[in-house]
Amino acid sequence: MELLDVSMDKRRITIKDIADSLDVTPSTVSRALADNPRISESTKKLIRDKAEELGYEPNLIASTLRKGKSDTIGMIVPGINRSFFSNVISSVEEILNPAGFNLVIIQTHEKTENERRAIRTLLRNRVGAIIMSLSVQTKEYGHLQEITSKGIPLVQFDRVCKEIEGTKIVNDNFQGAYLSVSHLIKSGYRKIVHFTGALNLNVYKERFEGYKTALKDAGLEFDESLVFEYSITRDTGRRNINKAVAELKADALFSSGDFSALGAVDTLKEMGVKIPDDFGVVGYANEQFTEIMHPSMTSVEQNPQEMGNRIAKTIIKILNGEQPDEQVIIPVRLLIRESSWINKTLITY
Amino acid sequence: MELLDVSMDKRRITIKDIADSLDVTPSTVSRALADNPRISESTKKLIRDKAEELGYEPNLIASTLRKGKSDTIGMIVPGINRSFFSNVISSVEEILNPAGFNLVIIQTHEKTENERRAIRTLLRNRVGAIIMSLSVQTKEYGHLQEITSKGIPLVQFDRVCKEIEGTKIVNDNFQGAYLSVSHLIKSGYRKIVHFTGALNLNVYKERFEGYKTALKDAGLEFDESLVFEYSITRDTGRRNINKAVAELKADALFSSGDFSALGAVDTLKEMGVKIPDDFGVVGYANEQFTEIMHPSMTSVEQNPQEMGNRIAKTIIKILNGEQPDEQVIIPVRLLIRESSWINKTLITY
DNA sequence: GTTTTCTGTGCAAACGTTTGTATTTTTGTG
DNA sequence: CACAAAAATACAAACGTTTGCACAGAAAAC
Repeated sequence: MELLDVSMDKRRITIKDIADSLDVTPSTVSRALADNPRISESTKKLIRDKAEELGYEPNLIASTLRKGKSDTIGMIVPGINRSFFSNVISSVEEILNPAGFNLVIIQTHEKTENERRAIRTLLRNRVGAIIMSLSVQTKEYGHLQEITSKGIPLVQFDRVCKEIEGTKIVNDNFQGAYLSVSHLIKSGYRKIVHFTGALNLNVYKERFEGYKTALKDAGLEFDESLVFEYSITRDTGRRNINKAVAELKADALFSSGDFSALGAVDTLKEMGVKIPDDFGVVGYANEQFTEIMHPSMTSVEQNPQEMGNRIAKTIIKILNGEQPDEQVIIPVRLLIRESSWINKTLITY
Repeated sequence: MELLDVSMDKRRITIKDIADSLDVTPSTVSRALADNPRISESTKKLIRDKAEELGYEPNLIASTLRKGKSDTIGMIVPGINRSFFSNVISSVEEILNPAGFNLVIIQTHEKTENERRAIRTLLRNRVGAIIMSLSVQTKEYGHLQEITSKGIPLVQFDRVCKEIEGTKIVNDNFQGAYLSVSHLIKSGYRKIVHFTGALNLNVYKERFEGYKTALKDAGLEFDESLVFEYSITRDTGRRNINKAVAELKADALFSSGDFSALGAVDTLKEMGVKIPDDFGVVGYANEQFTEIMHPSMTSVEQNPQEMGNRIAKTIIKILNGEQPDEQVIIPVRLLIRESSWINKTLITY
């Protein structure tokens, strides 16, 4: 707003400016600011004070270029608007930030093309490591190969691909599904349909296996026609539950995602089907709304907090040159709510 | 897994490698890859092919250092786990990515200290611009001043501070509140309490003004004791609604946030108060759960999509050297649902 | 056939750090 | 006081690009 204030010289202060004003060399300043023992305490103080006075901000770009390594970690996720991912991210940050790293987040919106773009961006910016969870669409892994072949540490989580080496941190999807389906069976439901996402993804595949095994262990027949692949959105949930009830005479649903379970509940209510009396529902991921909706929905909670912890610790380990675990499996919990049990108190297995 | 594969040389391909292998100079390669007209088409093709063949990835760090400007845009938000923010982010990305920029996101978790850290990180990494929404805790704006005084373009959105120059893109909070409260009054409610966040934030302040004006315009008395500041979480909502109903004999709530409105609904249900018959509730932000809960909750939808659009376009404008608007106000919509109206069909004002 | 104008490349410096090595200054020892 | 050892600092190259300027050769103009 000041008329005089027009385009003052915006040149940023550099190490050289500090050096000149104190009549030392840039290398001394660099070492002083890095607290290098070769510099005397007295000059260190002098330099630090001057840096403060001039409003010096280190140029991390130059530093990264020279050192060849950056303390920025890239994190690629399908989307940040799902409680699981956003909680994992927060948890990773909580550890990585205090440790001096900083995290940049990129979303793929489930598209392989965006995933490629994201990886390219991070590689070109020479991030120190990449944390990622695959998009649904991804079925070919050349772009992941690029990461490791360029020597950048890669930590995969949740939706991982076994073909690529490096640490994989996953939930116990099999167990989550097994617990869910066993619980439905114990509650008296007998014809349980399964909504699932694209089975090329490990998470859905493993949950599907858990579903099958639970049926088998309970002496129930597995029926292929009860499985609905690509049924993971609220909308597909709405549509598919119709067929499940009307044609297949199902009496329960185990969905690999809360959203399609929600869609199913929408339709079931419209149809006048009583939950949980006539029909049991179990979702997956413990989205916020599962506890809020009516009836509240039984769901599998994946412990994103713990997953984030393990991811961050693995990153730090790798960057310290230590050997990380090849695989980490995080246990899950089944949160039993109204949608699958007459007794309305919350039980945890 | 190959035993022979031990630590092969991971040195990355540079422009110089391409130059050497084609017997030209690095400058020619640089220009060719940048599609500079001074280079002949034939050598361009040669160079592009060789780059592809060698698996060259440009080093954006070096490029940024030399050019002094980066095409990375930093975005600082209170948290990514709120539908409003995560939707704004997605919308910003949708425009910025195709335009060749890439977005890095940092959360503050509502802490001024983290906000400072975030700004420092972005400045040190010499981002091309910063997009930000203030944390609740922030009451002093020196760190924002740093951004503009270093000549980095700053675009504030939603929670903004007028004292700092630069574009501010905000919702029409006054209007959102005014519509909400007027609607409650028209529906027959008379004693309307107001839950709000810290009034130092523009968003809460403006909504509070809207609340007051709506009361006044309807000929209702404004009563200070009906306003609950710092009542923005589910928990505070649960606690404060008790007093509102029991002591103050209120018959409706206009909350500046959906979460505290949700908490209020929790308690009202427990108390046996019928919604909307005995008590009307309007929230703010149109969180996902508002439509899913029972009764569904009337809420103000802030059009994060449009806000993201405007943010991204402003950024592009600034980076192109054009003069952006000083302020943009995005209209809001009141989504009337079950919690404030007997008629269950969705009406939009 | 000489001069002028393009076209296409090369040269070298610069961006702001970091770091191995060299040099100066200080300290300690006999 | 001379000299070695240690401490503190200086020098200069390097990281991988980009870019103003110089320059060679070819085409165009006279």
